[in-house]
Amino acid sequence: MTLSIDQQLDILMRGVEYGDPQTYENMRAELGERLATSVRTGKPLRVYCGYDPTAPDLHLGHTVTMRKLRQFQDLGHQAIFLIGTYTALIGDPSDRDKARPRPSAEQVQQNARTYTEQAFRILDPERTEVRQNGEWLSQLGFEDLINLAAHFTVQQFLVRDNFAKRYDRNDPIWLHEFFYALMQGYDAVALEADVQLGATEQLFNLMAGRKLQEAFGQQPQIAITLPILVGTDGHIRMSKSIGNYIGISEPPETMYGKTMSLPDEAMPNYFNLVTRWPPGKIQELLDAMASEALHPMEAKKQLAWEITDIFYGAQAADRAAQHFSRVHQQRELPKNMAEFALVEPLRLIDLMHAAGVAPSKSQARRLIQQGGVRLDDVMVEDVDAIVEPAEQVLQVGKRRFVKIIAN
RNA sequence: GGGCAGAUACCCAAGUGGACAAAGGGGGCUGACUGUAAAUCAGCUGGCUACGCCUUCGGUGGUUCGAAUCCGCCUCUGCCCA
Repeated sequence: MTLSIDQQLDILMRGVEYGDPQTYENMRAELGERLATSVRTGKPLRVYCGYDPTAPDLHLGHTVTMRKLRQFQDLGHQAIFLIGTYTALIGDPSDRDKARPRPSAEQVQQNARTYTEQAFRILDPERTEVRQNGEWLSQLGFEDLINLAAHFTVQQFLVRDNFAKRYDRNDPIWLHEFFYALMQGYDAVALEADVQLGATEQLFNLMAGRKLQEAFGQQPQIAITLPILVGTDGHIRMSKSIGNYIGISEPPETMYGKTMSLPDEAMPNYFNLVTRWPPGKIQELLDAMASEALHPMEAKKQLAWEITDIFYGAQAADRAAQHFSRVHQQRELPKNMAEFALVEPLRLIDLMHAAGVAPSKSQARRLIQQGGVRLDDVMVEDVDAIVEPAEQVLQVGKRRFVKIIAN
């Protein structure tokens, strides 16, 4: 069964946003032509998206573009999972003023490894090429850089919203930040990409790729940008460094629980960007909630189940759902908890610190003072309490549990 | 290169010789309320061998009984001029 070009376009352009209807029309038309060429020549399109390995784990935010890559793959095209080893080394300056501690080359390589492993939880290995942009970016000389830079004006950069704001505020804008678009654009040249994916804020960089490809005598890539996934706070873009992320390698219970803790308003964003649901089903859910036929919590449970199912399968999703209703709704103990072996009596404060449920003993002390610590469901009131080595459950806050074992 | 203004805890931002572990806001955490959340309310938010002690206000060296606060040098940022 082969889909028509229009049917393919409907799938591939679903959810794509540019903030400008004309751009959408242009890109859709260009993609249509490119798909037609691909059919004619039998050559799959080369579709890439880049990810900077600044943290060890991929999170749901990364999967938005990865799922789009997967759609291209399912239609027979070649995905390129580009790891920004070179860009990561320089340190992503996009959130400005402090030279964030740059990861070492080893860290970057290690992150690149885990990225790759995790990537195949979404991508089809048969149609994926994994590349690192250090391959070509490290080879460029100063003259090459000048040639790349000569295609852009400073004004073009300064109209970008993020630069414009910082410029107005007199926040530093580092010269090398301008290189970012050049590097990313050159990736497209080096990969001879037909399509590049990115978040909407990346549009400028993707367009830089088009410009450079033309300069290098290539047909400019089609730029496909997808909305940004907000983090668990419901407002800010999901990011590891902000801490509002749901990692795709986190345990099912955590994945489910974190999803449930999303503010209701964030649900449509998630429905559209991280579920496999067809638009019809999403609309039904939204309508049902609007008419109060469906409780938002029930909708969110479906969302949490769906997300967990994507990464761990239905069984794990069921388990996570049970865990959630047990621990968070009925306030009972979880079925599985971390264990901590105790040999001799120990101050609770020291125990909490040692068991990793409090980052410092001072914090442990405060948690006790605030009534946030329970032993076998009895609130501890004595800051200097001693814990005897007997089997019991230590609970800190609502969701941290440790089973104490006598040893 | 010259002039001016800055650098404070996770972030923003007060403080300009002792009452400063450092106001206020954001964020985070705990508790109440809930639908798990959000919103709201209350508390907490450097560390420790803990009613006391130790470390922190860009770096360093001074002045002083005493410095985030004063002085010298250094590093970095912004603005104006060239």
